[in-house]
Amino acid sequence: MKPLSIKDIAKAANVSITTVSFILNGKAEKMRISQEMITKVEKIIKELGFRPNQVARSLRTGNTKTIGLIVEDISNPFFASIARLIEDKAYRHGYKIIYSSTENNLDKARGLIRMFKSRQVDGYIIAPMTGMEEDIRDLLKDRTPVVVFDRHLPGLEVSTVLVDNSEGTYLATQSLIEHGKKNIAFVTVDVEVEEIKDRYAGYENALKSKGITPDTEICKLIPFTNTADETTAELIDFFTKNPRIDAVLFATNYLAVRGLFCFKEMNKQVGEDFRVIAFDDHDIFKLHSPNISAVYQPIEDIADQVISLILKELSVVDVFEETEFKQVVLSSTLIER
Amino acid sequence: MKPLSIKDIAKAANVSITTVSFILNGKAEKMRISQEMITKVEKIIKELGFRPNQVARSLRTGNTKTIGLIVEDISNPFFASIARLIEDKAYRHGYKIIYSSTENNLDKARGLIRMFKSRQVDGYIIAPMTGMEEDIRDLLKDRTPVVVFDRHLPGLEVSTVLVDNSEGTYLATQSLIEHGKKNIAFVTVDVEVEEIKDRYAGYENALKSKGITPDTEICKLIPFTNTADETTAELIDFFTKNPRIDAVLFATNYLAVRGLFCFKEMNKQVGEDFRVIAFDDHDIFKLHSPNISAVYQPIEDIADQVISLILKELSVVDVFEETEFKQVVLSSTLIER
DNA sequence: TTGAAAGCGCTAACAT
DNA sequence: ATGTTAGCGCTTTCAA
Repeated sequence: MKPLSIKDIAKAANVSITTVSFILNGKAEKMRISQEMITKVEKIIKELGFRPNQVARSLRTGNTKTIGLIVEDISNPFFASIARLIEDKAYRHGYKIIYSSTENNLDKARGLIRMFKSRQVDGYIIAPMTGMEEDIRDLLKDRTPVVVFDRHLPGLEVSTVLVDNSEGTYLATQSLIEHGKKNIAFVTVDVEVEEIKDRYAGYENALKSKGITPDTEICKLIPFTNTADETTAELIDFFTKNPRIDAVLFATNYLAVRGLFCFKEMNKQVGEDFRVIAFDDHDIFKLHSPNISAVYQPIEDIADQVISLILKELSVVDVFEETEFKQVVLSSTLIER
Repeated sequence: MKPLSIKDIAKAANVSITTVSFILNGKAEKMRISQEMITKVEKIIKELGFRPNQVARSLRTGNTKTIGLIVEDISNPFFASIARLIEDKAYRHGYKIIYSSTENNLDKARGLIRMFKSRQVDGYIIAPMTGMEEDIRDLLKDRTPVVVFDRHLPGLEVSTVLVDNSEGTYLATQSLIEHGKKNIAFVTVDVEVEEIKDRYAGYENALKSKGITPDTEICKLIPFTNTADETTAELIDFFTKNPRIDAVLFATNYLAVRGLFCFKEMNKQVGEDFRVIAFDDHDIFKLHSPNISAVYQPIEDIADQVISLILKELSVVDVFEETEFKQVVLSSTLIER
């Protein structure tokens, strides 16, 4: 039960494999193969259910029609949604996605790039982490299309899709101040990436613009490696020790979820007296009583931009054409609830 | 800047490509290649950073070390979590995952199998839908490893990992009855698959065992194709028209989430007087006030079983050995909150 | 103990 | 307008 090959089709149609190959690749016209021959061969292909071996094709042509997707954790709703949209759009252009989660582990991330490279993926979509600069630069040096999103690596010239992180936290902080809040806490994660720093910057700038001095005491840094329970415990400790806090801005949605667990356990009422805003939206926030406001990242736009950038780079035929890197910054918006 | 090939290594080491190949594949010992040669070649490989071209290797050996994962929607938290765990475990065994979402579209699903086939994936992990029976049977006929999970197709002999759906809804319904509920509604989706039917069966059986006659009037079928808003609207209508309902069992977690939105909008207090249980857990249920009980599906167990089944089938060397299909049914448990 | 060479299935330059 | 054939990078049989 060996699968059919192009040879079998050629034999069945009494033509050479070249003819079959041309027809398969839509080059029949250009090669002026007769219409009746085309029809005949196509009929046989359909009847026998022949599908060309993509691996052989890849070896020959050098492209695999595969895009490698590297994110921190594919089960994170933000990445899962993006993955879904990217998959969908890539699929329509004949590309498949191979994904992998870095677990925020640099060694694993770099290993993934090498592994994808040995599998000859045509392009990379990466939510990068600090330390991957050199690896990405190597890819670019080989003229491999790379699009980076969600995070930005300073000094790395590559096509990038980001949301304006500082804008989001600026708006959120401003809104809290306008609600009369005086002691606005900022809960963030200890990952050293620009986006997280930017989120802090937006918070800080909004405070300063209103003449408030940022108070590091009510700025809480949560280790990325924490388990959910550890985070909840740390937050309980933090809010217990700082009862003057009258509003919180969480730098990520999963931290905000932990925060809500924490307030629940503390019997701390969220509401007008104690406002909470999360960065990145989540169904939970809409359902929570009272509603939790959130900074919304335009997921569909992000996916759209990412995929159209990568497809554009993938379609560049002229290898000598200088690729220009495109930076896309999307607005985040504050959803007041 | 052409990537290195095994030829370059052979040249650099002044040996034949055969020798390099044997060393690369750990067959050096068996071939009694001298230790110093091995060390020397390995050193060169490392120095030059050579990585064998996996595509060429695949063409030659016939296996791609790739597993195709087909689910309804990779962004659904249930599938996203499974995808993450499967990816992780597959990775440790040298396998990569290519995924695709069927969107519950039969044509797309069948197309995906064909596409994966042309990409020579070594095995398939599928959360199937009705109509795929023949395609899966074709794969099995070609002795391709397939593991099916989450859903079961009657009459299809294939390794399967399921949770005991009827057990979950039986336990949930029983618990509601024990809380004195008399009019227990069942909200489900109109997808014609065994698992969904089983969930209804568990509900029905629990009622009957307590001498209650199931009342179709308070059993609500929601179209799968509904948007979130449409579902919420239908639910509001349903609960408004049936005020006697004193408890609800939702057949899926996303329906339960819609239900919570609906109750919120209706200002209907969930609690002792109106109990809600969801099938499949979700962070939202833990955070909701009051807490929502849920039937928990052991995600990690599912992923474990799926991956160990597929790896076992993948490792079967003797093609003539009759494969035996293994059916794994995992218990679901009721988490009372 | 190592090397030469066939061949996996396909594409495309070249030949006819 | 269609056929012949080299070769993509690798594994593996067979020969030396």
